[in-house]
Amino acid sequence: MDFERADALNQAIRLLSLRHRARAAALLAPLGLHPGQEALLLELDRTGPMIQAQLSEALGCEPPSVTLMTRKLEASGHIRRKPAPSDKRASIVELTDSGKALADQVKGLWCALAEETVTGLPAETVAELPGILNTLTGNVDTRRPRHPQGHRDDG
Amino acid sequence: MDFERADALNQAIRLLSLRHRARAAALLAPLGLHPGQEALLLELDRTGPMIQAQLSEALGCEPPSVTLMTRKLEASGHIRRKPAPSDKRASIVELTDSGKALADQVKGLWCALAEETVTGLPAETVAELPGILNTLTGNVDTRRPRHPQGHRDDG
DNA sequence: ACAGATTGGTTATGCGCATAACATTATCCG
DNA sequence: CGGATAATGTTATGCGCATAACCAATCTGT
Repeated sequence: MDFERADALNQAIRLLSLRHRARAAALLAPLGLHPGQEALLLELDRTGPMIQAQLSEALGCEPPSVTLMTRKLEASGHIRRKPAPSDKRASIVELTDSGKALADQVKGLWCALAEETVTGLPAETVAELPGILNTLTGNVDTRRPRHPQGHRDDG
Repeated sequence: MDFERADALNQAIRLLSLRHRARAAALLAPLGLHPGQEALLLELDRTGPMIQAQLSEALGCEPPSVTLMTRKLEASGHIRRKPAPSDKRASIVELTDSGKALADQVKGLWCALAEETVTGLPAETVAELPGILNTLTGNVDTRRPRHPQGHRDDG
């Protein structure tokens, strides 16, 4: 691929990251949340109590990041940690009542953000978008075992 | 939009950001660069010497971020700052020879990253991708003047 | 010409994310 | 059983990014 096209793509991804995150930050600020924290709340709301290692996997970020994020959300009273009964190393993380209420508010913002994000795109493109983005993500994901699809011989 | 679809989209954008950045970090590390710095080098390579305010605009990040990034790239010898002749406040930033050499190396990596990223997508989707992503970015961009399509009361 | 607003840049601080080094507990296996 | 290995989590540190507060220089209007 020539550099111009490559740069257009990489730059577009970088800018989308920055702007989408900034917009999320603006929406979440009134709730006292920073971008990234909402993902943790939504994951707990969706899946229920879980240990940090599972959170790390679900959120796609490293254990030390989870340690710090959970610490801050615990300090602000939205989540709670308790020792896992069958594993003295692990901490089970769960939403508090305030955390559940907050997650519900986040859901509303999330819908608004998604609608705002895809404004002006044809419906069929919108329908395909998550799949396309997930393909891109899978292609550069070094955490997950890359599924061996016919393609091979990658340096 | 229902929450599931909204979450799928927002989550997909978040994950793409994380993984694409992580992959970029892995590719740039051998050059001694951190993700984000390559954008600054490429912009200087493309446009030539410019002041920090222009860099801030081009990179889509805030002036304090530019201050810190330029300071580090200057410390590592890849860029140089000199006072602007006609404005005693401004600093003109330009690539050093080592910075130019580095930018060329980054171009190669950038092509490889873009190809890797779009692996498995049909060519026509790849062709549309930058446009689609830029539309998404524009939709959530609070920095740029939002083009006035219809009037509505923003609370 | 001068006061006020605007622009360019920096410092201080905080968050999300990363890696490296480490302690603790679980598990695997000879 | 016991020692090696793996898994869970934390601390330390560093970068990119943000906002808030601030200084210095430029521009504007009267």
